Amino acid sequence: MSSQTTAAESSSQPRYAAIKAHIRAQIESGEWPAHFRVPSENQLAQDFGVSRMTARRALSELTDENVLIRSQGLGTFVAEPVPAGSLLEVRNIADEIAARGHSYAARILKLEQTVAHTEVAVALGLTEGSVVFHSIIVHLDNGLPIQFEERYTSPTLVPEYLQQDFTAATPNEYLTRVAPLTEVDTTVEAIGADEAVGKALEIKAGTACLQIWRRTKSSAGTVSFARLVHPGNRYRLGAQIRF
Amino acid sequence: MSSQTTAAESSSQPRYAAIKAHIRAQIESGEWPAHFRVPSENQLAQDFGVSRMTARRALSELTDENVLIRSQGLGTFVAEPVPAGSLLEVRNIADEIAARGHSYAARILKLEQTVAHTEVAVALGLTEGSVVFHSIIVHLDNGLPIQFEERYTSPTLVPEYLQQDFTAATPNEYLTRVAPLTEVDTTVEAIGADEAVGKALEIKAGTACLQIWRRTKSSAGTVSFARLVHPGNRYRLGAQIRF
DNA sequence: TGTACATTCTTGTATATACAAGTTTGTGGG
DNA sequence: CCCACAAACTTGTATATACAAGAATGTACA
Repeated sequence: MSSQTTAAESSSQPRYAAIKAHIRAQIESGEWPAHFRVPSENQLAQDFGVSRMTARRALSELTDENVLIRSQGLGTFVAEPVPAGSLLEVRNIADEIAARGHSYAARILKLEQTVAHTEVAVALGLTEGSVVFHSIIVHLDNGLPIQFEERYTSPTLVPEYLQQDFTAATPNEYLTRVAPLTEVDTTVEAIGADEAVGKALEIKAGTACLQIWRRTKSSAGTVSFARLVHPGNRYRLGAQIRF
Repeated sequence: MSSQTTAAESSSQPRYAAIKAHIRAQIESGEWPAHFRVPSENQLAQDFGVSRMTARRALSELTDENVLIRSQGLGTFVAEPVPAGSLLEVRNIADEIAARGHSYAARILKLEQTVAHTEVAVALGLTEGSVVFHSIIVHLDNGLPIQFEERYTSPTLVPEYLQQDFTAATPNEYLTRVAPLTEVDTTVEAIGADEAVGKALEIKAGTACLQIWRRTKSSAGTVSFARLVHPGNRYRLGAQIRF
């Protein structure tokens, strides 16, 4: 078949690239706004004179790039642009979400007592094997997971931790209310989501995320040690830092 | 054909997932170290009793997840694990790379005089339309792009900027040597790479990156305004922040 | 009226096949 | 010894086809 060769001759780039470019152009020009339903795989295949699998590839790659959202049985839609916002100063992500006019919800994956392994013990200033509270919570913005929070909390400083209803108030909010925090130690890094995080945040493993390690201290000692993971594609998170 | 149904019955997950899991397991167990050559598409297809396209899909997805690296004609290889390192304090990325025992190189994409548009003018404390120096440099770690640096520099405070050889010393290094910096204002965010950055960093558009805006000031005023973009998958970059 | 079901869309998975294109290796010929 | 070229790999692109599975819509029947 010479159709393949023809495409290569005319532009020296794969055919699916042309479809991607076309879709991008439509979105950038404002022709296709957010939530706009893009033509189906079959329609695009027909329009561009390619097979369904080629059109599908263009749609799939744009989905990976967070330009489109697909769902089986429904169709393919233009994704909402990622909002910008501050991050590291955020004390209560529920407020942050409410401030955007979105609905907040939480999914509690774990809330239990366990024993501290080395890393956690060091961070909390406890001896290895001490009892600690361990919680894993996923925070949702309009139903979409935007923060994975894994937290280890000192049972001596916050004894009532496990009795809290964290669907109402976030752990961070609760801690700032209960213990007067004097210091927050934060580390930021960019990582690829591991399997567990990917599953919880409903993103593909390997999707790059912003990971924040936060150690909150009160005058009595280290209260809590948290790992916060944000999918880089759902939120654009900023942080002002001064040296 | 019932083979498809059989797979669905046994695990209710697609067949390529099994191949992905297998490869992941081999890598995690240490059986397949970094740079190990993974079986070819045809080999995997035969081993798992699937078609080449299905095996290919597994390899492609793992490549997107930065677990594997592929190159046409050569084969598929286990990717090097992303190194961890500090970031925001880094003054000279060339030193940082040398400290890892890697080779440093720079690609100068732009080094010229231009006029400041609004955003840049505000950041540098100049009037709109003023002359500024504009440079775009890609920093390479062992030949692999790991930082995209776009910088606007004040010509009154650093008049010799354009005459520098930035393959020898980085702009940041040069600036700290020339102007005594009193303050550094940094903003961090996670973004998806745009087309220009993607091309420069040799990553797919949409790949999440750590983006850093940095405004360096001396006693005389704002010296430079830089935008640094790191591919989240090549480097694991950390930053210690204290509140 | 309303529920159950078939139809018809959509995207998702899987195969078989073909050729393009990049890399290495082996084989001759000069 | 070295160069040229063919062969044998690799991954990359593209097609045609089939069926699975999710979601909406219309239709027939109770």
